[in-house]
Amino acid sequence: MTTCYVTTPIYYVNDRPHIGHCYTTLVADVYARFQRLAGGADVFMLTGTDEHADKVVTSAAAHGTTPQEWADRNSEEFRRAFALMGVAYDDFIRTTEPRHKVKVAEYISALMKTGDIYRGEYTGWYDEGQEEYLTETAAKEANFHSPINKKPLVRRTEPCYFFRLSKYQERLLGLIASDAGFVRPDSRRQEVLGRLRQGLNDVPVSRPVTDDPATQWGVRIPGDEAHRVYVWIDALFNYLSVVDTPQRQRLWPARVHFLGKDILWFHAVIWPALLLALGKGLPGTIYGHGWWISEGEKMSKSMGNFIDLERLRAYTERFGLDALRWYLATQGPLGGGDADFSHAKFVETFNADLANGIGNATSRVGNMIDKYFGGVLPADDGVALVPDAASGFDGTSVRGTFEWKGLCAAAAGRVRACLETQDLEGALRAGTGLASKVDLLINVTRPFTIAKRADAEAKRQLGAILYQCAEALRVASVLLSPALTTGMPKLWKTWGCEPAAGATLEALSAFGGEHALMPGQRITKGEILYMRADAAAAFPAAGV
RNA sequence: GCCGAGGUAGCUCAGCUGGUUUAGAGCGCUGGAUUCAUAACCCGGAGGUCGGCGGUUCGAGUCCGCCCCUCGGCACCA
Repeated sequence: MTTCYVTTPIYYVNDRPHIGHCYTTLVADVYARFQRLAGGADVFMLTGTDEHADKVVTSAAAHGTTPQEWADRNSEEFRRAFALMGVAYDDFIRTTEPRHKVKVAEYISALMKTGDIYRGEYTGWYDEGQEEYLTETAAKEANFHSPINKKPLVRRTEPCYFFRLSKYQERLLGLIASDAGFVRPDSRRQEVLGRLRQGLNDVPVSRPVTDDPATQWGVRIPGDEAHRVYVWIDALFNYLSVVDTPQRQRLWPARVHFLGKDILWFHAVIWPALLLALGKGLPGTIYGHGWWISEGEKMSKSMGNFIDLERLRAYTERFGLDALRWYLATQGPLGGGDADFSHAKFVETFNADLANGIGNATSRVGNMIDKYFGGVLPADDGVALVPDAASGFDGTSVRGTFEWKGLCAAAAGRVRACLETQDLEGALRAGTGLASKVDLLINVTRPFTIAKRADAEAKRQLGAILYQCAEALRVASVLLSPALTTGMPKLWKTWGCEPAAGATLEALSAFGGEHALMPGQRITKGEILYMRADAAAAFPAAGV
């Protein structure tokens, strides 16, 4: 069985969870759910927290607690955030866990053995007051004086461990240039290629351990207690450390790493180089998505317009979790640019796709089955369907135009194709497309008009139409379920069509196939799945 | 400064290696039709000099040059 290992970055535990963290994690979740739905692969989704930064120690001290307790507390916030988003991860890694730290030390040792990590010297501009180095640029801008206490910076050299990144330049260049899917989206791939061509320097992978407690946090360089693994390197290894066990080895290499564009360089260049050095397989895709902006403005703490957890929670409470997941998944910055989180657009999207789309379609079909057949699903006996004269139908035959077996198979095919490129919106459109088609069939055949006739032929037509509508919507609901984790299960319950576990995408979406709705089964009307929202209604949390 | 992406209907965007005649989709807006449904669904419309100028060509959003604008990356980020 093939595997599909999906990851999010591990999040900096000093941050408060916000839309950025939630978005990346949701994308991974929807993608993983789609893959589980697709069947045939062993899907595993990982997220977690990055806890070895110096600031974790200082923040903990500032809050009168220990680094570990501080990390425990904040890591829990991320779990809560992802629970709010309805994310179903398979594991949650924390870099302070022994299972991770042990592996990091092993990897570093292995790389020291091969010479890919070597002891060298770092020279830079040191601010003695702040006990930190400034970058060449920052030092120059400060006129080589401390920006804090104004004392002159000193040129300082100290031992440091480096990773021989330069050695992998050509291989990485060849890899990224030849494999269009390795770094996505393509605009990011171009950026990486451009920067790669400018050359690579070896990168420091350690930082010194001093008397300062903040420097004593993290993983030590094996065999040299005076140095610890630079937190970024420590963090990158999480993807491997979690599955580097006898039971989980099969999961490597990862199918896709989802991350924000800010950390693309580490993931697209340094990480693959580390893996090459370790002799490990390379991930299939490094996906660097863009940012969310808020109501057209860049989000910033100073502006106070950050879309935080409270704001997201307000959206789920007002419009439902599905509404939020749908908006993020279909309108998000998965492509090259950034995306705008705007209240008006949120409501428009919710109304157009969920309320007026799948929600309304299931409502009208469920209602007609209830009204005309007492809630018992009729059969399609193959009777000829006649278009209503007033509908303006211009096809040659109704059954030819609404050839559901083919339409549903095509929809499933489209989902699979979209998954190849992590195109979540495209995959979800396969489902909304089917729902739209159902609306069309109703308009063309007008079952509510046929229902006014008393003859047997009318009853047969009515049954055929409604069966087709219901069964097509069943397929649509399956295809939409990776995003709509609340509403679709609700529908399945009232319609009695919970998808069988373990079935493949093709089997579940086969119209009239083995998982089809059965004539004679109960179709309960059920409650309205997505109530249309008023875009003009005040929404305090949106700041409008 | 260097590298890259992009500027197409109110909004978000499709338009691959130039020629399916009057440049498309979705949403929004508007007119109509309809009532099974959540004022939903369906049909039609509104007409955007395809950033600007010049060029190549029988013919260019689609190629070339210059210019304007937006955005992203980089400037050895210990």
